[in-house]
Amino acid sequence: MSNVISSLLSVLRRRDKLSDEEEAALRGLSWTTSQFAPEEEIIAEGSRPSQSCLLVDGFAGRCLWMNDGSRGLAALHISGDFIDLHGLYLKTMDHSVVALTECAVAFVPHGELRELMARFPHLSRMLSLLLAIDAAIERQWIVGLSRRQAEDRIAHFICETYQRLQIVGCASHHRFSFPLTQATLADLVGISLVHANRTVQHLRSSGLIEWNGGDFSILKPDELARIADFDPVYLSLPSEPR
Amino acid sequence: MSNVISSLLSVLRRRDKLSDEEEAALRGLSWTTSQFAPEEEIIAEGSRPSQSCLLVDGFAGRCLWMNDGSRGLAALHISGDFIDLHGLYLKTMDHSVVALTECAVAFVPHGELRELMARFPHLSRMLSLLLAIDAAIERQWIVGLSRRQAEDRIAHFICETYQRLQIVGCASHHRFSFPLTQATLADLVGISLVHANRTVQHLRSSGLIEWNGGDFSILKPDELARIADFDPVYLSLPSEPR
DNA sequence: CGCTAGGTTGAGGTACGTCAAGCTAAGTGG
DNA sequence: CCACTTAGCTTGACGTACCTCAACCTAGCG
Repeated sequence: MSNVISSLLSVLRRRDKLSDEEEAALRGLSWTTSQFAPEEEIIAEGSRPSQSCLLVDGFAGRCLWMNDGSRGLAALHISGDFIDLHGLYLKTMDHSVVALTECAVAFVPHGELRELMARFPHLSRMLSLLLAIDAAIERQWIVGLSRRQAEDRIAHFICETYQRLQIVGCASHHRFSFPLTQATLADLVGISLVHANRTVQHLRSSGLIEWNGGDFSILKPDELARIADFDPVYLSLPSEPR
Repeated sequence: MSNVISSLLSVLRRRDKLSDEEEAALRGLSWTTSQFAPEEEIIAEGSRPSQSCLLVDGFAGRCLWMNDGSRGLAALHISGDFIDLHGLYLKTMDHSVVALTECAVAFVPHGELRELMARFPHLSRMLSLLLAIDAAIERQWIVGLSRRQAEDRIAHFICETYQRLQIVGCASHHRFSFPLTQATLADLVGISLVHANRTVQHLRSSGLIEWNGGDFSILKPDELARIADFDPVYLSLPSEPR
């Protein structure tokens, strides 16, 4: 059970020091884990969760259903993401969280989390920082959707995802496992499947990326970041007192 | 000075009870206010604010600049919005906040806010709730941008803005003051000025809205909400223990 | 051997964007 | 009081990035 929160610790420690006490307190929570299959709902829209959950392994998405039956993905979550800190505050879920691949998820009761945050103000701020970073990523997506076109948007998405995966040790040397379908990618960046396919092909034929059977490689990181206009400040990567 | 935080109190009390102690503690912070002219920067991208700020009056936007020089607005803020709670956690601003109209803004030092939150865990959760609501709004914008077309998106934006204004007493009977230009609206909903103009005209000629010289009226609220597919759960309107 | 999930390709339509012009009302200076 | 300017709004013409529909292809699998 001790390794369950190791990627969460990486996420936090990337942004600030954590005391031994704080680490122990986090570890001391009564985590319970479970597995989810692709397309399975981890948290349902309209539900009132009594637990928060942490994504331990896999990829998940925040999902809003439109009245025409199509789904919109508003965020991608990876190992180490405290997916449902939101439910702790919002009470009633305005959206659902779905597993996009096989997922391992760890749950912790809201009550324990509230106590922890009252006892450790700094830890409380660190968890709020996670909310703030999520919001910063969402802002990037908003301007990307309104001002960037498909190729730049996908390029930006790749740069962002690589950076995040790197923090939790799931990516290095511009390579990472990315077992999502093109249809899911299309949903994430807000374009049609057909157009996503053509755009990915163009990125491939330009020699910028490789993506075969779940293995993703960024071949020209600098050029990809350039066309994406990618500047990682919004990910709050420096470690400093928070 | 006592009325400075009155709309913040409305925003919070709409979501949960606040004790007299909590209210007194909020009032007791050393707020300092200042005015900003339209287009003026309230918080600059790249800066490291030592104060958080609260929008007391006017409209402001979260602004990200693209490398082609155009600006993207990722959020609209109104009276009662704790605009820069983000800066408290993020340290370095990844975006700027600009006044879209004449704005009155109240500032409070980060240090005081941190102390307040350590002393009042419930208040701390309420402020995090504000962050979570902002994030929920951003998610709606993301799916709106990727799946709704211009008219529905503007309709959704209007429904949302009306609801938020109502909470702080700046709207009632489907009418509110909305002194923004069509160009700003276009930036907010992510379309061109020309298309925004045509879409607004269509909403007008359909008899759904009226918008003259800064006065906005929703003439057919139900129909507007229907084409917008608007469901306000994401605004966390119920008052309940948080 | 057929079935299925995922990927690829083509053809045609449309909701947008861009460019460019003109219009109106409010303000400014003489 | 009149010219002039300016910000905001409006309109038309035209281009394009994207969507939809509809195949077809491939690899893995029972």
